[in-house]
Amino acid sequence: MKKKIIRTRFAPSPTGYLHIGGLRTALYSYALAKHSGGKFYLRIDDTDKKREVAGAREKIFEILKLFRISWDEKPVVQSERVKTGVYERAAMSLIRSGHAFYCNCPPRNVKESGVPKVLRDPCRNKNLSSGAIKLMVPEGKEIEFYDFVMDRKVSWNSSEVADTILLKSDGFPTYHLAVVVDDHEMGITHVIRGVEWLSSTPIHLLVYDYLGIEAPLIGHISSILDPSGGKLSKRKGNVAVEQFLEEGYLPEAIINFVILLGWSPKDNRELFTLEEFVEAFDIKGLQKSNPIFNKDKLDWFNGYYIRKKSDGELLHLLKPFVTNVFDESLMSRIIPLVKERLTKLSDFENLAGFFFAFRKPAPNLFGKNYKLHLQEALKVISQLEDFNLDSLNEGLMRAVKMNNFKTGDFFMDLRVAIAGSKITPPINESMVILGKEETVKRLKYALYEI
RNA sequence: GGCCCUAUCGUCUAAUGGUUAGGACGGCACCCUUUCAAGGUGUAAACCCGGGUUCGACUCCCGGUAGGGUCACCA
Repeated sequence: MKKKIIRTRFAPSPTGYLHIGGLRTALYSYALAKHSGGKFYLRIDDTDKKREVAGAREKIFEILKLFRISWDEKPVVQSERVKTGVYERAAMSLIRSGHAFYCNCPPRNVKESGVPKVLRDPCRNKNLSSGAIKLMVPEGKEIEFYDFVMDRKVSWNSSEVADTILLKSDGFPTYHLAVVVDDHEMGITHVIRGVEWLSSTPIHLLVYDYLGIEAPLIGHISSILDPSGGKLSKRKGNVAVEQFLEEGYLPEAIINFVILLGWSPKDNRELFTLEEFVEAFDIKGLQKSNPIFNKDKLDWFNGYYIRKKSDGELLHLLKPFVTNVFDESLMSRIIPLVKERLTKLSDFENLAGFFFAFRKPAPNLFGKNYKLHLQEALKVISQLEDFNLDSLNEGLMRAVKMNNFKTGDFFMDLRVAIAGSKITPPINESMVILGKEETVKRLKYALYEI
């Protein structure tokens, strides 16, 4: 028995940046196909020229590539297919078979609230010969399909379904027509889409039926919710994948986090690369309820993946996040010190900025005996012939003991004087990197000029 | 509001009629430690409510409640 190869697609609209939820949909679709050696396609659903954003399409390609989600063949672009007349022909055939009609009503004003919903369009019986083409929805028909993600049947009575525009008067199809025509022509076997599409599924089912073509399996995945409630949206915070990248989140972390937002394996595993995810993917692991986007775990993943990076890789990754002159040898000495302290790459500046430029310590950060502490430290350091970690450790500790200082207090004052902060990488190591001259300079400043 | 979907710790989730309801993030405590981290150990923390079905329900059915979605010549 020859098993039908699985063919899925991701079909974003180039209306802005790639949404975190879009990435997740792409990931699940990709994994569904690739898990069994199937095909994954990309389609650009750009049938609304008014909402299209220049460059958005390329941006989407770029980000998918960055995440190593690769697609088979070249992307299908709907606006290009409009010229071939496929959509128009499909719409015309529905007119001919009596399942669609022309309508020349003015577009409804969405902003006008309280406009009663019109299920049955007045134009359906007017026999017009131009205008937009609408689906002629039958009365009292049960429409049912099996949702392969929710693993259940969902049904509607067609009397609840509105006559819906399929072909706009500008000749462009709406999503409802284009999705049916294209998924069919692309040979898509499984459609994974957000649950927000569930209520328009009966429209698509009707169109499939009237066009005489078989519908693919359709499955609706949960939508990601904002911690404050409602769908994750631009207004409420970060939703663009690109934005997370700019903030210093690693693709590995984003992908791992997103994979687990609504999917889990049976064995409770949490760490996944793309390949491991594809390998482990099982449609049964998809969650039906909507997850809340809680950044805590993303932060943890990010720190984890940063720690897993080699120093060399980090050197490369950190480059865009360093505003000072990028000194490779200096950087490679700093990186081991900050590596396990970074949650995001963008934390680097705050944590290690004092290596590049002196940060004046706020006087209130110092302890009671700071002058004493710094004096002794300065004495030890300036006498040090060989300024290295061992000699520094040894000399400073001896001073602590001889003067009966409290170790923590002593080093805290040193820390503040050198880095201008109570939170720093290991301070002796840091001073070695800064060098004797700079260290002495900073100690003197704290001692005499504050 | 009509229609549709969903419901396990704070969050992401495991469990597919019989478990001390498991894991992860976060929290807390302790260890390590010259700060902060990282690491280690431990700990608190959940089956939305009400009816059924069943010898037995987190698991199945019904109702309620709550959350979400959708009702454009947008996708």
